[in-house]
Amino acid sequence: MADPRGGPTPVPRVVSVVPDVPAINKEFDYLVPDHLAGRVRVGTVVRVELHGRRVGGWVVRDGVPPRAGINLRSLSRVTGWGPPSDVVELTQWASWRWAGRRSAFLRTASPETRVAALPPPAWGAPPAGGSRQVLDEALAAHARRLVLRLPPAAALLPVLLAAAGRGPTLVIAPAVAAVAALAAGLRQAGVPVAVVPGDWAQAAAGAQVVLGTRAAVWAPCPDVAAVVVLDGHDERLQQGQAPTWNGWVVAAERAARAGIPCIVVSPCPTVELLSWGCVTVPSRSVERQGWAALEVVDRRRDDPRTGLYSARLVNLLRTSGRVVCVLNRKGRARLLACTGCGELARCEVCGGAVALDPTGQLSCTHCGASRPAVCLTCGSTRLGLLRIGVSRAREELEALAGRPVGEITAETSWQPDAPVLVGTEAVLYRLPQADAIAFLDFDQELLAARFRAGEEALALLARAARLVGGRERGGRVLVQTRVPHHDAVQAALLADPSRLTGPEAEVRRTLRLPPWTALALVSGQAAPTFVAALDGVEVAGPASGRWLVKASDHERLLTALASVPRPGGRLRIEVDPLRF
DNA sequence: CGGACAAGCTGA
DNA sequence: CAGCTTGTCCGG
Repeated sequence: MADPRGGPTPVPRVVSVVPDVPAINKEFDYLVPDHLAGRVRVGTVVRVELHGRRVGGWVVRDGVPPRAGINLRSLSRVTGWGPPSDVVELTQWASWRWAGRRSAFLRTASPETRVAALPPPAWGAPPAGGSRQVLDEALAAHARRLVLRLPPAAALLPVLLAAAGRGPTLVIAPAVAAVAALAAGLRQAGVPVAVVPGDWAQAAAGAQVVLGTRAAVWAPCPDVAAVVVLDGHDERLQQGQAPTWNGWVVAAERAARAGIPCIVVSPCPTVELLSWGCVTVPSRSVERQGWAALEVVDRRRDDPRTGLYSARLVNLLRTSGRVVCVLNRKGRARLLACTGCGELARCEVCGGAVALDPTGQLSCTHCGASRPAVCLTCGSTRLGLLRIGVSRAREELEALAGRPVGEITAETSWQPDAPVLVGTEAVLYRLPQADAIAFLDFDQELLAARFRAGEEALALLARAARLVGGRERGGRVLVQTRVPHHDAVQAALLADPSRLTGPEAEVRRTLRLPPWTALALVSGQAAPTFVAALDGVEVAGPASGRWLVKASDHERLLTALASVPRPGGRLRIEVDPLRF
């Protein structure tokens, strides 16, 4: 169309928009009307008309050449600020890396409520200190991928202050409690902090430190100079639902794209972390001081019938202040046997083991069938508790300790005010500190049928060591086990995590497990069709409705997953599963 | 996701 | 063959 006044034809401004509709993983082009022109950029949250209805969405590309033959609609309105353009690009990479929908990542990267305007930026670095020099040297020696192995009781604030001294810093931690504590510490040191998601607008405007849980890795952070991940080994950095993205992996990619350092701090770096970055280790004495004294109770000589309580445990219960006992089994008893005929209590319907529920009935953990506590073979009502749970342990511990014992599991919301507590590993995440921690049956962790069992066990010991404080605070961690020489136990005992990761890396190599290979779990109604079409990867399964896809590296795995068109129906792809 | 539309089924 | 259900396709 020629301009009637004879001037050059104005080129219409066109943007690509990803709609915020879970089932659509596609970009659509829209015209930018003149009255919105100044408020639209890559990342902006907009509303658009799609197929007759208005939906939200994100501008992901600007200056798109208009394609002939398509009658474009205009953007309906601008909702507000969205992720900056570098993060928008990162979401595209992430949708490939975790075989997920772009909108899932864009939503995580956006403010929870509409942000119409930004406040003034909040800059202000802390005064240069001793830690700063240590960090600078480590970064100079190890380039941009740094794994900082700091023991559990080590203070993390100095690391953040050192990083913030070099420029605006993005920090992620696994849990809300740690985020709140660090934010308070930084503010006390005079460092302006934006805690996301609440302070998203401040983060977008600019702040010396942008801080939050794993989703904060998607937060805006203008002029970011470093990304810091705290407790990089923690499984909570990985999202549970698909796409199963992992905070430290995103942090590493974001930093690499920005050409800035990524610093991952952990008392017990995983073999994945070690294969990614260069590890910096404190002196032997500093690391030893930062782990708690570990008491390993070797139960190999003990009669299996003496139960969960060694003499040293009883002593700990009676002499220490606040004692926390960890037993990763909920309920009263998970396995029972008839004291008369010795038969195991099993389910009438499916034959599986039955557990004792709070009402005194036996209920099946597989099919849910319930029946009275009577032996099916001889009719006796006297059933022995072979594998007790937290509820029963609480009663027995109370008798042994001679003082009140409280119970905490993932379900209990309140916190009992008893000197001794027993619970599943949820207790370790619920309490701020303790004087002593006892793992009643640590073999359950050490020998779990999961490929990360050893690392998970060491992470629990690290968590416990942090709760009781380092050696100087006199906190104690007691571990009851029949595998006292297990690498995870030895690593915590000697305050040397490489005792575990060294052999662990070799085992993983032999078994062709990550980080030497890349895995994905595929499940859902459409999974059979999908996995049948995969090419260039190994497919195993199905095992309980799930297929395991294995490739020599992520590049090959994700290329294969991306090259098969998604069939209709439900499909869940879990890249880098934590367990399978 | 949700509307449009085509194909398939039913009853008169 | 109208009227309805079910399934597949596609959106700028």
